Amino acid sequence: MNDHRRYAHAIELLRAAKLRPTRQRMALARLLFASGHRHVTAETLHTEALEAHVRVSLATVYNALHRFTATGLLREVVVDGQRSCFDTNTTDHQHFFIEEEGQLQDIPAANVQITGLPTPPPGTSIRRVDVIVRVAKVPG
Amino acid sequence: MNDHRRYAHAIELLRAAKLRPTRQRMALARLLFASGHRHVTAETLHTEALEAHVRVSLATVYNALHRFTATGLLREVVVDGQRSCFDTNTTDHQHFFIEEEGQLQDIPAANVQITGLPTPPPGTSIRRVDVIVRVAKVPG
DNA sequence: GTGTTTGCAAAGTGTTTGCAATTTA
DNA sequence: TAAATTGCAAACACTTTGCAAACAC
Repeated sequence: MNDHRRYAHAIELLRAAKLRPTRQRMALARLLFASGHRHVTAETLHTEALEAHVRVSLATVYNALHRFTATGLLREVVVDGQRSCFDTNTTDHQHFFIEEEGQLQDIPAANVQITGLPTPPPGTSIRRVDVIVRVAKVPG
Repeated sequence: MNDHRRYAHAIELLRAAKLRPTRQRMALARLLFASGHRHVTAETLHTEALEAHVRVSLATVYNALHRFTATGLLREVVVDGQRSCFDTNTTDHQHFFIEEEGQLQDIPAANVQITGLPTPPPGTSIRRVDVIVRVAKVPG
């Protein structure tokens, strides 16, 4: 994706989400949605922005990640209690989590079938089923 | 379970885990493993201990929870980025998570079948598959 | 006695917040 | 110009750590 397309794509996403296309949000959206799907934390995205010479505060990165999540541009993935992880793939899918690296990898939902779930507790309904396949590196 | 059995059970668990049965660990083990399975956070267990007139510091509760987890007496469940949750049920099973309450509920593994998982990333092997069924309260 | 565990208070980590200054529509 | 957004620094919630005193074996 070239610069112009990236820009057009970013502004379109922000418009659709009814978020003002500020310089900071545009830059973050371009980093996030340039190509392919990504998993980021506030810290990694902030670092990436600074490396791309985008002046943006960490607080604004947090703010943007939450707004993007609230408007469906991102999805939050809970894998460890330490840091929040955000995924640009908002479609139904699951994750591998490589413990040593703290790295996520998507598993297409099409592959995975979950059967035999009991009915949810009385007075509740299922909002989402999260599957985290925790993997560890093996010698060799 | 009566007091004597609770005591015997706790000391047996600690011995098996090769942890010294200190007053604090004994008290926490009795609270945790008295009957049925439980989900606790450091905070809830600490509060419970104080209510039972057991003098124990929060730091020691954290310490105990981690030692218990490392020795297989407990299992950690990652459901939200805020706090660590520990489960006395260390057998293979899954969870309902009631979002409004932050409450966990076990799903027996026997029920649940997961099929179609792709092979794990090269050089890794599956350590565990965590399923969190996130449910929300519905009106009525 | 020797090594382990505890408790405290301090430090640490990741995240949120209050608010004045800036930017967007 | 009215409303939204930013950046900073302070506050926050949860967790870990350093270390002297207490404890278990």
